[in-house]
Amino acid sequence: MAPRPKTLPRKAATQERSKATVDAILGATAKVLVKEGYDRASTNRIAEAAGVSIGSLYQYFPSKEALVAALIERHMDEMGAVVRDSMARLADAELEVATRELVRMMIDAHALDPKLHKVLVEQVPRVGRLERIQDLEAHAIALARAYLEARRHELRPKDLNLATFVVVHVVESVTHAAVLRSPELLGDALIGELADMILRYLRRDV
Amino acid sequence: MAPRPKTLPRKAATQERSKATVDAILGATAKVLVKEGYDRASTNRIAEAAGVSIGSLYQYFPSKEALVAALIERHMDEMGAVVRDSMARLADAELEVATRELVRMMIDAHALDPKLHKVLVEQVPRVGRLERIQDLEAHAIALARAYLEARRHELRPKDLNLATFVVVHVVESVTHAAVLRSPELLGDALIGELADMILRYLRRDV
Amino acid sequence: MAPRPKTLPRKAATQERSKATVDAILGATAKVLVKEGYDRASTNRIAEAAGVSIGSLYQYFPSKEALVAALIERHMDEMGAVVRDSMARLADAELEVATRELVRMMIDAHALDPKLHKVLVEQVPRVGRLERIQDLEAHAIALARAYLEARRHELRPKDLNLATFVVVHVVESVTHAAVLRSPELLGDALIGELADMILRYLRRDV
Amino acid sequence: MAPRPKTLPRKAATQERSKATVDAILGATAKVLVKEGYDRASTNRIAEAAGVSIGSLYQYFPSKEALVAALIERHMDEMGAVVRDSMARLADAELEVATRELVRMMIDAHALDPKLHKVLVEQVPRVGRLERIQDLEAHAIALARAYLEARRHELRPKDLNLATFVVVHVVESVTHAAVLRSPELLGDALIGELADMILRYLRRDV
DNA sequence: AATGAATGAGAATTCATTCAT
DNA sequence: GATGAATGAATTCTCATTCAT
Repeated sequence: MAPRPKTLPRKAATQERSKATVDAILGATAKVLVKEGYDRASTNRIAEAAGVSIGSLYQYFPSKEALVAALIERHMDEMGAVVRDSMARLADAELEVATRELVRMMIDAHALDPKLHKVLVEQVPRVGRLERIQDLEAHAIALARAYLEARRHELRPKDLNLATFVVVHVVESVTHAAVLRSPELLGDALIGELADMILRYLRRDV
Repeated sequence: MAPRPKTLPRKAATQERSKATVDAILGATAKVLVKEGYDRASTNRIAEAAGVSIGSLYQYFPSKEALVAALIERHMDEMGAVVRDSMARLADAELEVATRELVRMMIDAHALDPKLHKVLVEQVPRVGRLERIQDLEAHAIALARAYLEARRHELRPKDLNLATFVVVHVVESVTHAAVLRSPELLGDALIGELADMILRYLRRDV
Repeated sequence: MAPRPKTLPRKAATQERSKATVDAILGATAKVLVKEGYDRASTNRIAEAAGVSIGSLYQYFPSKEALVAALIERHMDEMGAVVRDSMARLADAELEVATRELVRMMIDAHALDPKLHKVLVEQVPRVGRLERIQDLEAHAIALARAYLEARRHELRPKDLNLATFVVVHVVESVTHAAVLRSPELLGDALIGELADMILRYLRRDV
Repeated sequence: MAPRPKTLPRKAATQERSKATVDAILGATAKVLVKEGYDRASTNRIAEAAGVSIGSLYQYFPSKEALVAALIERHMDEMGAVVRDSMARLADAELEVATRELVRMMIDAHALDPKLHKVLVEQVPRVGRLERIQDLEAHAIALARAYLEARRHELRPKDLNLATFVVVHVVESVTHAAVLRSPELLGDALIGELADMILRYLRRDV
């Protein structure tokens, strides 16, 4: 129906404008979610916070669920980037260094936007395609598993699957709990204790 | 005041009727919460599932929040009973035994009604007096702290506060994650690994 | 079914007890109505305030409307008594005395329970048999009319029907307004002005 | 902000549509209030009578109270216009003319929509910002007070504050009573009697 | 594409009234 | 007669979503 814009720049401009709108909407979603909680975060409120009409919001996201899913996607991509970066850098590091960095990295990842993380994890219904969280975890486990495999000779545990699960979940769970509930504990002392624990668990007895 | 009925049976009957209604409502709340999720769990649906009129529900619980709070209270009482029983029994046990039992107990506690636990923890907004979860945790930490204090001479970590936090959260967090997300991992192997990890962390080097 | 009480005293006692219950309920109705307003005055709240079960309330009053109607009846009886007493005493009084007393009496009548009067007049829906207020007014008009008729030779207005309407409503309306909205104005000054006005209106010019 | 539509017609159309909806809702509110009384006037019934969805009603009026308040505002604006117009015209009129016109005007003002006026005055709870009625009265009293002050030399009463209160309330109260309860009495005869009464009260004896 | 007015199903909650005990 | 648990229709209000302009 409507003729396409004739100039390439214009098109690009339009695309950029779309991108800006999408970003504004996602940003507003995060803001409202954190400020009001999931239940009080209505699409109308989000549209208003984004400075966009409710009609435009639905132009870009066909439902509230899609909107929240996109936000989760974005948040998980950001956390995932931190995780992948760190793991890539540590692939050749020595066990002790790698362990300490793993713990620190997990804290960093959770610290990206802890309030949003909390709402996403605690309040958003786990329905539809909102399962990205699991994916990230699976990925991290796979990477950790490969790392441990390569150093099997240094390690005490026989069942590396189980050991990996335990290590990754210990770090993830405790970090998660600390970030959400006792942020005052975050610091080098906690990192040290967790790393100690893991190293003592992993290292072959001498 | 209104005169009390004179016969015990009659009074008991009345009380029992009320109690049965309250139990039916709480039971239905748990059921609907698990089946439909927090958002879709309307008070009308709950009343219907309880085989009770919506009016009766509001006779006993002045708001939806109060209803969920009561359910949390009940659930936490049940978990708390498991925790307290076990901890009392372990107060004099040797470190290794106590550790293994701690892990097993935590799994048992989470296994009481894992699906309900999951909904309660993941979806229910943390408002009002829904903070019972923290209380339970604080209580467990205090007990564990006292236990470790009594055995300080056997232990390696200097800062017992931090060590207690780490131990309790490792057990709680990993158990939680396993129960909710990877129930197939639950078993003696996991208990063994966790206990090993903790013991290696706690024990003074020989 | 149930055998009637055999002794007369007992029956009387019962009747008295009934009367006390009815009074308690009506008193509680007035209290709750004044405190909470008509809309928030639920039958359950009233029963509770009366120290009586909701079932008992419905034993004596078949509906909320009947309950409020009975309260209006009682209140109007009280106001009516004041009006009738005064009017009987004034039947033979001289015009000036009668006028001043009429004004004072009307203020007294409204002052019996001004807050209840206000709620009854301003908030209670005028449905069913709640029309007692009109009756009282009609009665007062008839008495006043008769009084003026007997003194027609002293009076200026020709149409005594109209004159009576005006006089009674002037007194009633201004009193009502003053009691409900400007109680600080009530006093001898106001009485004097109103009486002056009426006397100047009624008296034949000399 | 969102860019404004460029054509005036389009913009006007949008505004008109909103305005029409608001008007329809207020009109329906008046209608339902008169027909059903305050208690039975539910927001759903009003929306239906307005031919508008309940959602639209709440888009414009955030609560039932706000809705009724807006209707009161509208009604009082209409009455206020009548009062102000008339009083402005009478500012320089002679006492007798002014008095007769005051009475006639008050009847006109009450006759604008007597049934609505009755419901608003008799049934609507006096809460929130529904106090416009008092304002109107205060305004009228101030105007009347100024008028009497300017003619003080013609007048008998010493205390003009009290005299103004009495005059305004006599007119207002009797008019109110006549319009609501005895509309058949409204007419030149009543106006004449009231004006006579007031003039005899106000005029200095000759 | 954008706008925002309109929609209406559905949610929480209240309250007059009934009735088994 | 008294009790108070139970009832459920009705009410206020929210919010995801649609669609005419």
